[in-house]
Amino acid sequence: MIEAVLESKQSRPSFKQQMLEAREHAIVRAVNRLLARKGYDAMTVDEVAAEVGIAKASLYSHFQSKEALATAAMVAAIRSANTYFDTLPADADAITKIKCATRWSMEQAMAENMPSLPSQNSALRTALTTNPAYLDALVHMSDRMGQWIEEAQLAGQIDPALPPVLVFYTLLARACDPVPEFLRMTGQYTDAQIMDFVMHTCFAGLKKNGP
Amino acid sequence: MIEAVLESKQSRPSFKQQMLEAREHAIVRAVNRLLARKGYDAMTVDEVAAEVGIAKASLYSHFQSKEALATAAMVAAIRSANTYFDTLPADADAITKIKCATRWSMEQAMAENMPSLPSQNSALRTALTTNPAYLDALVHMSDRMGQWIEEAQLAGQIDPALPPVLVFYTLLARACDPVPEFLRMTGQYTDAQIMDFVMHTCFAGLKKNGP
DNA sequence: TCGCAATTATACCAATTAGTCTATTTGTGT
DNA sequence: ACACAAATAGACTAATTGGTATAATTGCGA
Repeated sequence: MIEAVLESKQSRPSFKQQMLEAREHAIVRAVNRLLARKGYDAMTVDEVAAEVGIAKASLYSHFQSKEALATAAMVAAIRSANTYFDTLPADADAITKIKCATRWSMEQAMAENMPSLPSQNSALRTALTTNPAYLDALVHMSDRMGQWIEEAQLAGQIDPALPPVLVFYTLLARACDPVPEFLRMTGQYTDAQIMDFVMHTCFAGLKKNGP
Repeated sequence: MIEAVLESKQSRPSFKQQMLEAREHAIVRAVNRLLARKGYDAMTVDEVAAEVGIAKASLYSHFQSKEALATAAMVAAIRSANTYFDTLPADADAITKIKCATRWSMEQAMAENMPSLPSQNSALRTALTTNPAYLDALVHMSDRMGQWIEEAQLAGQIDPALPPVLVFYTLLARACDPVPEFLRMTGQYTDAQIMDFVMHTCFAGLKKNGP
């Protein structure tokens, strides 16, 4: 009896909390989808509400602005990348981990789970670069990738003559590469083939390798 | 006397025509600059007028809509690419011509002369795909590049195992690659170095080549 | 100087959209 | 059944912006 009361008193807020978090998660996923599909400017808040299936007023009880919505989506995307990186076996080859990470981010982009940030929208850009959670997740990812890159260069798996920052940006850019979308439009290749192609051009380039 | 009159009667419209063309050229260049800097959605027509230094009404006497402005900029960009391609010596190596063309387009992008088309803005996209001048210029460029690509593959300068369309899109994507901008922000490299880097990763990939 | 055409500044309209507010409904615990 | 909190639909505001209309100004040829 007492336990039941206590439990109800304790679990009610926790239950509500869970509801809130689930809802926020659904919102972020919808924003990611729309952001991937249309970009920040073309995405309207009404669309987001419709996509989630809740009222616009409810959206604004979770996030205080459209910018906050997009920021949350970006943070979630980078966090999920870090979470994926954590699942890679620590003793694997650096180049293997790098390739897995690159392929994963391309898969996410193809599944419309990757918000491609606008090239130079100052409002959103500054919102992001002043957001501690975003910066923290970004630094975390960058550190981890930088480590792998230097390992791979030492092992001769990535060209040691290339500045690590060039390698990092080149890999990062695969997540917003227009080539997969273009290839998809031709209708000639499966998504798996397309990703193999882009992975190949990324690591081996266009020129003929080998003998 | 008669000649003078005739000349004046003939040259007046031609002179006006020249003025019109010069103005249109200035408009297109301004649009290209703004399109490269901010993208289609973030660019406002008032900004374009201010950038050109003319009244908005005058803009609309040249182009009937914002879409038409952007379309003209895209057409001009592709045309100028074709014009550049025409200057390459016909007897040069296919791979040399391809590399020159790729580097040129990257230079244009870095100089903000290359409007990077929006990922999926349906309005502009459909305006472009129904514009004969745009499609014509695009097909012209695509044909020329396709020819070079196949030549380079036959000569073993580009991996013959890669579908030509993949090679084409991969090269085309260099014109809207975010990597140069990212590298520029680090402030560690000159533009020439940056372009050498990206050219290298494009053709030779990230992996260590050679022995 | 006059007259005409082009250009400009500026006000304006209509549509879109971020964000707010309110009245109503829904659901949940007692 | 009742009360209360949460959520909703939808109207509304304010700002932006594409596009138009107008009246004044400029420039140029005769």
